[in-house]
Amino acid sequence: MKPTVHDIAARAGVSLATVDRVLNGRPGVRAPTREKVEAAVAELGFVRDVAAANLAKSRVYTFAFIIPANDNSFMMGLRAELEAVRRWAAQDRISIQLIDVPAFDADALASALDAVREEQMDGVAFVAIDHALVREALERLTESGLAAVTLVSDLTNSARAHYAGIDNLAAGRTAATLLGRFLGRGDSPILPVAGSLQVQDHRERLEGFQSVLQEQFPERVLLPVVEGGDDPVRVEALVAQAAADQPDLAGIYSFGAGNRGLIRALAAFPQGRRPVTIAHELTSVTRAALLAGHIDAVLNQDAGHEVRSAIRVLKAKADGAGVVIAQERIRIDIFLKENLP
Amino acid sequence: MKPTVHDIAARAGVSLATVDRVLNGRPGVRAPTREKVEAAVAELGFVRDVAAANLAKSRVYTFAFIIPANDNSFMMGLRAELEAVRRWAAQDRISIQLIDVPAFDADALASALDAVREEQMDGVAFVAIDHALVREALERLTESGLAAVTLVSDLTNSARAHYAGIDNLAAGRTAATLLGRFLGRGDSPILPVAGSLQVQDHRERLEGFQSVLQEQFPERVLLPVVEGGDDPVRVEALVAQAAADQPDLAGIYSFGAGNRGLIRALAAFPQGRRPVTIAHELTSVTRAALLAGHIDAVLNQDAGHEVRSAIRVLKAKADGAGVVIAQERIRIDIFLKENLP
DNA sequence: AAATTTCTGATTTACGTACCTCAAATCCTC
DNA sequence: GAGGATTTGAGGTACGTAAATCAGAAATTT
Repeated sequence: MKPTVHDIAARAGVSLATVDRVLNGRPGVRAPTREKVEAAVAELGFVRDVAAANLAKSRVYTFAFIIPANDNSFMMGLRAELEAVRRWAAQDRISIQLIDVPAFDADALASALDAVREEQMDGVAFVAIDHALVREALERLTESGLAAVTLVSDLTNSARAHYAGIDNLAAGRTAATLLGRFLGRGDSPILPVAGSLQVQDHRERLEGFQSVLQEQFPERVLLPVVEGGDDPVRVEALVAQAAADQPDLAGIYSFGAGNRGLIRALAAFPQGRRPVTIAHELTSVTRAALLAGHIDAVLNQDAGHEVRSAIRVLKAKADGAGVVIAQERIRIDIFLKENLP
Repeated sequence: MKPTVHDIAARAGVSLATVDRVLNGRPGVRAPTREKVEAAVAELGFVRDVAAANLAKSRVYTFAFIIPANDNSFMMGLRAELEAVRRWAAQDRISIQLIDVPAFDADALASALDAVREEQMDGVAFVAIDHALVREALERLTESGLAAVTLVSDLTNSARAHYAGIDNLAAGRTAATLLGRFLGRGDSPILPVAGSLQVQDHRERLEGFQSVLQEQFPERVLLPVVEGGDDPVRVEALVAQAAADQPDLAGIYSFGAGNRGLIRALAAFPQGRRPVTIAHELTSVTRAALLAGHIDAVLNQDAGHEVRSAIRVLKAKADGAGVVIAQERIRIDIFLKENLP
């Protein structure tokens, strides 16, 4: 039978009240007594029954999710997942508050983080922007004992407890391998289409892509990266322009949003001359394009997994418990027409 | 505030005891009274606090995992994951019993299922074998109210509550697309290496592979499938034999175990003449081969995910609760050298 | 040695649900 | 409308932990 606080009390030869004081870090216990209790805990392998404890405390975990008010499909999908997870989370006494901030706005993000800190919640998940203001706000946050998790976009070398997102360097490298191998031999050029190089994830994807292309497919010409600003209209224009400039355009790696424009531009290519294309994020648009054969592969991060993972990690931190690391690793999903969910 | 049984009682104008009788399906409540309570439950949106209920019941969920005593890396990995998940599960009052059965033995599996039924557990997860005996045992199992989940290998058209495994048809199709595109144009032959065609998952992988190859790469020659029986020594011999018979062997799709033998055979190829190779299941062997460039891609099913998913589903069934379907879908992971975890 | 401060024990209530008992109310049957 | 059977109410205890109070013991100071 699993040991309870009563067993600890008996074993340590102290009262329940003292065990409670030790377990919950309350004052008024001398060091020798505290050690007796801790020894008993260790010997019996006591682990507090979190469910019972939460019941007794009527504890409700409150987590904030700070999401940029971006209207691209991926962010909308992320919101949808968050919404879907709410009911499920409510069962576990987890209350999730969604906070919108303007996209790519470090100021706004920093203030949102500060606001969360003042509300004394149990944890925050946020889509990071690499900026001094954000770093400082995060610093203040963790110093007041809040657990913070970065979502989708990381803040390396910061105090965040966890990053729920993919390795974007690896994603870029994967795209390069796939594209290079799909293309075979030749030197016809490849066009990289970014959303914005201001964002760390896009920079990393490009970096990974470039490095593998140089290593493994050195004969390939890599055109200068173009930035579509996650805007379908701009993306379409940029790709059309590149097609006009480079009649033998062989491949496209699109690692930002705005794929609706990309697809439109691809449709304009003459039959059989369409460049091999790899895009990011499985949405209704990319899914349809994959099925129609307009694009060749989609690299994806599972927004649902990211959200659930963030919640699990935040809860574990709040409970002072551990996590199953493997479960929290966000995979780079590779989708071909054949393995679409 | 979330409604409690007390709120239900007040709202329905009955006592706590009656609410309890209704909620737990105990006898001694007249239909009109029962309906009053049910109406109150619906109106207030009451959901039983499972944590508190389990505490009161001192409930322990007992689940059985029936795993074939196969010594291949995948099954060993599955065991390891199961073991790792035990501690985590114990926190949630979940006790997991591991039951070994001889591999590919329908008799043994059926008796194991029957044994589980007699022990009155809360649920079973098992690696299915498609055989009448197993189907009948499963039938008996579900009739006695036990939830059953198939793991890794499914039993279609059966009473299992869920299948925690990948879509093997899609896996075969994915492998064909990848291999076909990696190879480019040409008609040099491809060798399919199965473990055993007695097993449903291997048959499905082959079927998917064949169909996509015919549709999309009709010029490719597909050699007759060879069966390595998941045995490295046999696999090595078979591949070596094929290499001797087919000097221009272009590709290999290995969709069974015994990949150690496959790798050894591949190492024997002259530099630059090695066939493009796709294998199944990421293990230390395939991982090393991927990194060394001996094979080109690995399709994988995440054993940890499968185990955790099975447990989540079994628990949900035991609680009469729902599941987040998207979370329980097992992905076909595609690993290249570049996106290895 | 007395006074004070600091620890510790004993006990109680609470969380939300399950499950039990016993008495009272209501129903049905004749 | 009496008899028995069934249904309902009231109340308690339990699960494992948190948190509080208060009295008493031990340590420390004066």
